[in-house]
Amino acid sequence: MKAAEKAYQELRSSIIDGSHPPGSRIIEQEVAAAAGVSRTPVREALRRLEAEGLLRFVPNQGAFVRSWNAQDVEDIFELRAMLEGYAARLAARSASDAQVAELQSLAEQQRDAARRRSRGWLNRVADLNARFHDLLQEAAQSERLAATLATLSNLPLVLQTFRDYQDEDLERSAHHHLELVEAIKARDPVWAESVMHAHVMAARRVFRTLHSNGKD
Amino acid sequence: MKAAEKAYQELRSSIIDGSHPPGSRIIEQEVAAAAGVSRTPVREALRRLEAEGLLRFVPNQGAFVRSWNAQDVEDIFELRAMLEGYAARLAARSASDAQVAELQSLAEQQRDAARRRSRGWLNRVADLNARFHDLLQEAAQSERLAATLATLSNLPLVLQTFRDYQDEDLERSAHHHLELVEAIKARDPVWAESVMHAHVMAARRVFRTLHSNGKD
DNA sequence: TGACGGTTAATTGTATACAACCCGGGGGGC
DNA sequence: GCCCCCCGGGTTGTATACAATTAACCGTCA
Repeated sequence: MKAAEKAYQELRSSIIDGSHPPGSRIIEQEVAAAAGVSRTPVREALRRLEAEGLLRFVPNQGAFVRSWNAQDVEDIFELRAMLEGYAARLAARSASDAQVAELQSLAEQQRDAARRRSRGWLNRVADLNARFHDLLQEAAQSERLAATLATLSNLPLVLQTFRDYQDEDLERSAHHHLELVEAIKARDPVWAESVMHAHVMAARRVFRTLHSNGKD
Repeated sequence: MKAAEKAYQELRSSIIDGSHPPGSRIIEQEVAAAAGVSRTPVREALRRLEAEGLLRFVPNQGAFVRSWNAQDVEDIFELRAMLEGYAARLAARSASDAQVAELQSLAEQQRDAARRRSRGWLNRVADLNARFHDLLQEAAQSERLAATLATLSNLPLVLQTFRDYQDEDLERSAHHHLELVEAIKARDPVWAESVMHAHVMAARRVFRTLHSNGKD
């Protein structure tokens, strides 16, 4: 793997897993040492992460892990609802039969994993969920859309919310995915978009109730 | 100005004005020489432009000016319609009185400039249009939204379409802006969003008719 | 004691040097 | 004559050295 890519991956995952909490400062030298590369590729990785909205640059002070307020959270979910909805719309038009089958398989696996609750089920469900959304974006066949969505869907905010789902939330999520597959099978763009919109709005609701009576 | 910023500005404008046509390769050394800086800040500028969707990187081959197909164009307008619509929605909620007044002023100036056709009116209209959209985004008060929209609104595609507007298109554009101001004054988010959506859809129509019976 | 200023250490920003890699041209083999 | 391989120029990718800027510490003075 290229040095810049390595630095990017390492820093990114350490932001997402919380090793670098929001607001904390990123020292180029430390990242470089951790990844075993020089500062040059690290700086490129930092710029990429800035573009993705994970970092914030202050001139002559470097990079800080981006934090979000209530408005940011609202925006992120609102934008995701629109963009993932659009992705679903496109997928309903142009997904291949193989992709539809794969989507159905992922949705069914997710439903079963959430029901069975065998060891490590939570990580498994989160992984299946991520793969479902990724595959849907791929089926939408829009580089521009994928690039835009990447900056909204790969946030700690989004990736970790899953861990706080209640039983009914998990069930609803699985149902949404299954319904989406049906809508795509039926080649019904409007139906697909509507389901996806509801899917994200439901996720926003979970997040809101979690963070309204709590910290910050 | 910082070297990286300088390189970014120079390269960016030379892409937008067509000096570097779509598909052409960008040589780091040339950009560095043109901007009077070294290759290091140039590489950062290239990464930024990649994140904004103006460039495409091929490993070990460097950067190429991004080109678009019909699907890309559709996506860009579709995404802009959704996102700028959302911006209008937010602006209707939280624009200050001063911002509303400024928006109105800009819209009226644009209308008058398009009517009078005094010297340099086209550039003037394009500038007023850009300032209107920028101010609207500012009034929306969403960093995340602004960042996402920046990668969609600052494309050659969008910025140059204006030059091809017919009289009726220019008039409609000015009317949309004036109506938007009314909707925001009335603090009516749904109205504002609808008008903006129509505004972008109208722009898409102009672009479609221009490029359907022509090149690529 | 508290505020101000200078000095220094740490960090970012930039330039330069070097290594890795790609691509095209020329020569040799079949 | 055609194909393959090797090599050299050019470009990207990375490391290191140096300049510019910041922030903090410490001492001095009111």
